[in-house]
Amino acid sequence: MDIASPTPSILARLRGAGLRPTRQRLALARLLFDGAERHVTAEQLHGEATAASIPVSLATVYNTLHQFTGAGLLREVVVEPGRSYFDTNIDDHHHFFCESSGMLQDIPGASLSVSQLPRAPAGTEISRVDVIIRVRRQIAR
Amino acid sequence: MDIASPTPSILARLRGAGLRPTRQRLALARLLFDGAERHVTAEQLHGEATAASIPVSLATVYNTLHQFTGAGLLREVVVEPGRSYFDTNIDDHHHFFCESSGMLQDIPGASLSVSQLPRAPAGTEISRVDVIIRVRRQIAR
DNA sequence: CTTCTAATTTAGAATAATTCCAAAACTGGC
DNA sequence: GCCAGTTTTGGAATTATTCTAAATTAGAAG
Repeated sequence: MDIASPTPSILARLRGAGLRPTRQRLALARLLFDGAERHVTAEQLHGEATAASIPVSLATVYNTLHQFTGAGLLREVVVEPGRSYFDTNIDDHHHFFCESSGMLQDIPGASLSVSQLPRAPAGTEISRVDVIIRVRRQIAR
Repeated sequence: MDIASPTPSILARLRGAGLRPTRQRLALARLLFDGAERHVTAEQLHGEATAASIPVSLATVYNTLHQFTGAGLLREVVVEPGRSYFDTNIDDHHHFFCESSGMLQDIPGASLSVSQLPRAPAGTEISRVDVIIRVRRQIAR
């Protein structure tokens, strides 16, 4: 298996986040960030790593996803009870979630706006505003 | 234990939803709808029932919460992976979710507005728009 | 008031996603 | 290379939830 020549930017991203560029973190980061933006579950990513002959335990996949999320490299999206998605797109944006198929789809931040945001409860500050537009397959007609 | 004289409106609500007013459904409905609006988990509700000497199994609590949700008597709110809240407020509204404490708080529908809603993906229709304002306890300063 | 049938409830086992654990392997500095 | 502190690991443990088959119950009918 080829683990040489990590994309420089990926190495830099890990370093910048204060995460040691270990073999498994580099491999997972490459799987996550080298393609188009997307939403993955821990199981999925673990499956991809295995398929790519990158031996990494599921526990490490979970650890890594949470570390990346904590470092701002990923965003966790919660739309279904009992399953977490991790979004490689960390720009300001929202989501469509199809209840029929389970598909998640990004909505660019600019194409939707939330106004008249109420004040956060006393003693708290806003960390993020999530808008989830739940859709379902259209009933035949 | 007193299970007589269910609030008429509760009986009517169950009937209207096509749900037989069984002892456990009536009791749970009373726990859910007889007080102020709130957010409960299955475990919590089961605990309340037990505390009120209403013998009902956890499985029934889950069944009932889902039936009520399907009938539009409750709304499921998903904010944390691995835990579902059920909201007794079914009016148009949104939520504050405190990541530090796990507290959920309603935001009346009118005090926030989402505009420029993008078109739903082809073949789907919008079932609901959820806005979750995530807050966290303010850092001391 | 009984009887019957289908709907409902139940305890407990089963499942699924995730976290925990202590031991083994690795990383980076010297 | 050697060490100390990080990481990774397999497997057990945990948590929330769902499933299952048997027992109970509600409501209709007689």
